[in-house]
Amino acid sequence: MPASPPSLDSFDLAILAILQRDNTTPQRLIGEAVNLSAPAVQRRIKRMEQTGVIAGNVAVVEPAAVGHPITIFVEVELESERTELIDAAKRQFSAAPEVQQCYYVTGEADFILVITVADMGAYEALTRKLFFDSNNVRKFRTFVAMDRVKVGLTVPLPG
Amino acid sequence: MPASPPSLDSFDLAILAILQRDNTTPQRLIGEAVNLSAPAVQRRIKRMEQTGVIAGNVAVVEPAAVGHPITIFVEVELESERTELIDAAKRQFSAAPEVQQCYYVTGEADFILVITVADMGAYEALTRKLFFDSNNVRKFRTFVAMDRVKVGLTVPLPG
DNA sequence: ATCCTGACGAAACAAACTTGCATTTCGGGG
DNA sequence: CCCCGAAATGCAAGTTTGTTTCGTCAGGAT
Repeated sequence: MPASPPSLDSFDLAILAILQRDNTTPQRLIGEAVNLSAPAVQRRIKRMEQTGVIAGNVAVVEPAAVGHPITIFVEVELESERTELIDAAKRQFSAAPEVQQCYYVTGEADFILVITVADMGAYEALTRKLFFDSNNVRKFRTFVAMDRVKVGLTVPLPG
Repeated sequence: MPASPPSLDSFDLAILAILQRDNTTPQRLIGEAVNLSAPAVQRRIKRMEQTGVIAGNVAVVEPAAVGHPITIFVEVELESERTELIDAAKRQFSAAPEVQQCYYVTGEADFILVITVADMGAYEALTRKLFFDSNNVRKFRTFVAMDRVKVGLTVPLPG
């Protein structure tokens, strides 16, 4: 929850650029990089966490290493776009652990999902659960990733 | 680079489940949660980092807070699928900072991109640079995200 | 039976984070 | 032009966390 309207100066942006790449970087080193003392860096980080600029601190797990070597994109088109049904779809998609990302979009589809599964059998089972069992999915298109060329949540920073 | 064939036991998976949610959790607390001492936890984490099971440790930045409130999906279809040209496209897409994610996929498209931009003008400029200036893009379809329903890189863990 | 390997926990140690406080910086009146 | 208050800073002390060391134990191979 953003606590207030955050306005970031060049120090904040420089700190974010580092944390976005490696959030285990010691505050001392960050301080040296941006010309600030370690406590100053620490206060800024805390503030950005509280205001929601930093949404989380996570370890990125390699899917293949934990038995989910397959990444799949799905474009989902609904029958009805009634708000009520849209919300139901959002909840259902979000609830599935295999659904890594879910976006509600404009264009020739209503949702785009990013899914990680162990094998095509698991994907097939998931489609049955998410799409066929729902009466509101008109159709969906599947794209299987052959190469995860670039993966991350990195945002380009001004400055 | 994975150093060896990693095989993860239930301790490793339990640790990953925690780090994937919050990698600032003290090793002491992780130890209590999984019934291991702090040094044991620390050794396992280091091993998983070295073997590539943990691909990175990052702060997740809220795009809207840093001037990139718009997320866009693009399906890209190439003219030619010669390996050489595919690789060139991979490199070009990856090089763009606005391209947060890039996947080479099967199906009715060749690439799927996830892009974050400040406004539609920036997106329009980016399409010109990435697609129109390249002679190898047959067409592309754009989906603008109205709601980032679920965003992350979390992978479901067995156990 | 013995050795070797790998992993563990407890304790010592080093490093990082956090807090308190005096000082500085920066704007906006007076 | 100066003064004042809010906000941010650096330093130093205190606390927590991360890291290494070391002795022990279990399992497998010799």
